[in-house]
Amino acid sequence: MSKKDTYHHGDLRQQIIDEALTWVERENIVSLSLRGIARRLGVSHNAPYRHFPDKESLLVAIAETGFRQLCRALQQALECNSEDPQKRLEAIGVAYIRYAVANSAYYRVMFSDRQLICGQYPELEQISQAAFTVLLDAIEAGQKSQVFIPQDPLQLARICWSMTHGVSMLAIDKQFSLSDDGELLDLAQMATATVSRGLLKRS
Amino acid sequence: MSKKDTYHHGDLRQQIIDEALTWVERENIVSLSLRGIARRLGVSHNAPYRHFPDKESLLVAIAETGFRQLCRALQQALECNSEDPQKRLEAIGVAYIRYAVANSAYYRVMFSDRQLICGQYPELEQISQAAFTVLLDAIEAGQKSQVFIPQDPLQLARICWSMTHGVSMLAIDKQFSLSDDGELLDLAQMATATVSRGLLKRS
DNA sequence: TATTTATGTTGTCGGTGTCAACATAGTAAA
DNA sequence: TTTACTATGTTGACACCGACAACATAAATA
Repeated sequence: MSKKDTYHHGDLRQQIIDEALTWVERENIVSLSLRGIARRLGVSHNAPYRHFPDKESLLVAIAETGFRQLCRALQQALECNSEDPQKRLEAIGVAYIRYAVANSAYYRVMFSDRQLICGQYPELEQISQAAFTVLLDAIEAGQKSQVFIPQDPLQLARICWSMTHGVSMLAIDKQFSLSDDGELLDLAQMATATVSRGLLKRS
Repeated sequence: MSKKDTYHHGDLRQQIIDEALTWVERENIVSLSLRGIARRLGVSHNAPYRHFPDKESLLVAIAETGFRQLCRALQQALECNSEDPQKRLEAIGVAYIRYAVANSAYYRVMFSDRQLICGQYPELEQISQAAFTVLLDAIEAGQKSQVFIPQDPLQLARICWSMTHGVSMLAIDKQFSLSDDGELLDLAQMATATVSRGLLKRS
């Protein structure tokens, strides 16, 4: 980053973000308050407003970073994987769920309230779209290889996304009574495999 | 709004619930306020506290009703359907998504913040469990008929649930850019069919 | 050095959840 | 019928919150 980060407090902007994330992890997104964050950081109740015009902007900033991280995680899952379209799709799905549960605070902010559609945050919309495109591309590639059924790839991508999002959200919200992380990984693999199998031609 | 010609309102509790639901539909769950509801109903800011000990209780009451409705919707989907386990599973899935999008305010409250796991609301936990059991039973029945793969039915049910929940939530949050309701129904059917196909034996 | 800009503080406002105290209406008991 | 009780609604208060304005100061820069 630039030297501007070390003004008075050091790196207050980043510390606010970090504190917000640990807050969301500890409590929930509803009880999150800028004043509470400021208090915990030992600054005045209005200091955060020098870095974020309002509370929503803080959440948007976090969501943006989250989608950027998610996007990279999905791309990385592709890089170190075979050429088999089915396996690639499953790798994306598992990577998605892994990211979500390993970064639950980020993920929760990313999908808290339909901020996206408000359309007020083009950057956020763009980066989240980019993440979706990784998935879409993988499906279209599989269709070109005659591996996946030739239905509307957009609909198929929505289906894959729904599955990974569903597993992620329910897992984060502890709606599954899973004994350990192994069982969750199992579930993630089974879920993505189930979908990818459903997309196979002549199955 | 509602006229209050008498000191006692008569039906305030239900009106509070209704107002909360329309609020969630119009705005979002975060901006929901008891005082705002009271204002809209023309009662004092503390009147709601005669019917709900706190804000959370109101949300829990709504969530309970929602799960009860969802549960019935799933059971009804089974009643008027064939004996084919695959078709039955798909009927449940579609019914689930239909309920969610047709009652988005309820559904949003039902899955806003992991209230469930708090374990403070046994009734809520029980009725939501009942809804899940409808799904689980359908899967176990299909396994008994040798139609579905003989894997852990609990995991399979979680997978189905994840798909329907994912489609529902993303649809409610308008994350799909769908042109009309028909396309959404299409998606719902494709999604549930994809999963059910993935659960078929020797596919 | 002087000026501008970036950052942090103090004070204030209206809104909110929630408690306590009080008021009134409906109901049951006498 | 009268009385007491209970359910329900109101008023007032408090602490907390988001947000704005005015001010203070440190850093960058000219």
